[in-house]
Amino acid sequence: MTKPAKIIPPSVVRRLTRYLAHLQEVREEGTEWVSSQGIAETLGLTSSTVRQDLSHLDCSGISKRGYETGPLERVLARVLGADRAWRVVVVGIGNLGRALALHEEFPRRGFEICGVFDADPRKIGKKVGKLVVRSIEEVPAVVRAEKVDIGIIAVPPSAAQSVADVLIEAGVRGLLNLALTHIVAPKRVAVTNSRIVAAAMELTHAIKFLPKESLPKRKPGP
Amino acid sequence: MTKPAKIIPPSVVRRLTRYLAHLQEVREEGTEWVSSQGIAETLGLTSSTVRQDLSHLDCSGISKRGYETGPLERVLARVLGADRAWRVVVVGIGNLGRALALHEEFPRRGFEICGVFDADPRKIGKKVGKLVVRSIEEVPAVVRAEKVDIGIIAVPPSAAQSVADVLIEAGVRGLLNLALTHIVAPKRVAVTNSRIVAAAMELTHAIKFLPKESLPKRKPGP
DNA sequence: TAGATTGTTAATCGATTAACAATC
DNA sequence: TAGATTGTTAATCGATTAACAATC
Repeated sequence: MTKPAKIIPPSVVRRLTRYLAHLQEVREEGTEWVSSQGIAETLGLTSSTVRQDLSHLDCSGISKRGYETGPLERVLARVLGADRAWRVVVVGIGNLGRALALHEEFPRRGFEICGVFDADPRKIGKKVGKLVVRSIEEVPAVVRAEKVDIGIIAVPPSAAQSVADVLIEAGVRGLLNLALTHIVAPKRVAVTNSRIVAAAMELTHAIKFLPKESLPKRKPGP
Repeated sequence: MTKPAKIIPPSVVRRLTRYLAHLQEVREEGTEWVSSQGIAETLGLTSSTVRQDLSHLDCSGISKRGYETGPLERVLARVLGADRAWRVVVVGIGNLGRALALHEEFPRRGFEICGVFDADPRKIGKKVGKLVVRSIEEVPAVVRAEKVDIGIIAVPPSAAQSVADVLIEAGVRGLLNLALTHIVAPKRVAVTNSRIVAAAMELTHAIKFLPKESLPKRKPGP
């Protein structure tokens, strides 16, 4: 519907990431058109929500056919920043940090891991994939030299804010926080959180309050 | 404010996990009382939101002093299901699945990993911590024998739904989905998503639309 | 007591859904 | 053409914030 880039609400952005993933999937299968109804059904939404969301984008559908997958994917990729490479460092090489530094999905989606850091001297010098773990003290130099855009914070909660401060001071523009702690950053630095343990706790809450176990099915008596 | 357990909105549950983490932190430092204002400040919220959220809980504060950290932590733990152990299996032992199976934070918070599975024959038989990777075909037997509550889905998107179906059929009560795909489950099974790559894309979007780089500070001229 | 902080109600704000004219 | 689907407006729903009496 051809609207110029304006602020998109976070609730919408969250769904846009899912639309992009969906588009990439169906496009690989050769699908050329999708409808708001089709997207909604596979993603568990209403078609109204999908059309509202897409109306934030510079794209238009066609009555009776829907949206062309190619252009829609490109528009989504552009607005989400998935149309270019991003330079990333990972700070904190525990199990989680290591996994992220090695996660194949990141390079596939344009995130280039170009440095891994830890505070623990026993880890410094060890290899993670092709990268060597360096001291956190080297973060500023590397961020500047390698023009790093994003810092991933995978340290324990107690260290998260101080690591964030180092990354911010060094000049990153965004932080992906995996620690279960709130991080304070100036407005010029974007922060998103992805807390797996918190998600697990949301799940256990949901399980406790699940609708009563539906009774084992029985044919209703005559 | 002593309200009996009722349905708590998801937006509130998400914050409750943060309150619990915060409470545990400050309690370790010996703090015995917190105020809604105090919580709000350290978590980047308003005190009004905090009080509204806590009003869903069976707890009460005291004018002028706030909330006692001990009881509040216990109530939060109970409502979030953090007051008991949960049996968990991880399906998909790529980098991410492996990291989660080894993540120290899980056992510390009551999640007992009691099985790890993969479809790749080359991975089957390998060890992950103390556990041996088994074939996905063994999932139903293990889930039943070990009374598994929760399945963590760490497989590629294309396999996510079929793994979910196996877990559901085997009788898990909750799924933690790490795949970038929507998962369909019956109402009796809870699902939460934690998609790190999606969070990274939200971040790159935010970076692109960051408020204009504030100009280097200068004293305003006379 | 005076002042701070709760619990709760009412007001605002934002997000989702419904509805429908426009259109291919 | 008839029917399906968009784009958009209006209605509903839910979440956040403001305000304030109650109270310790």
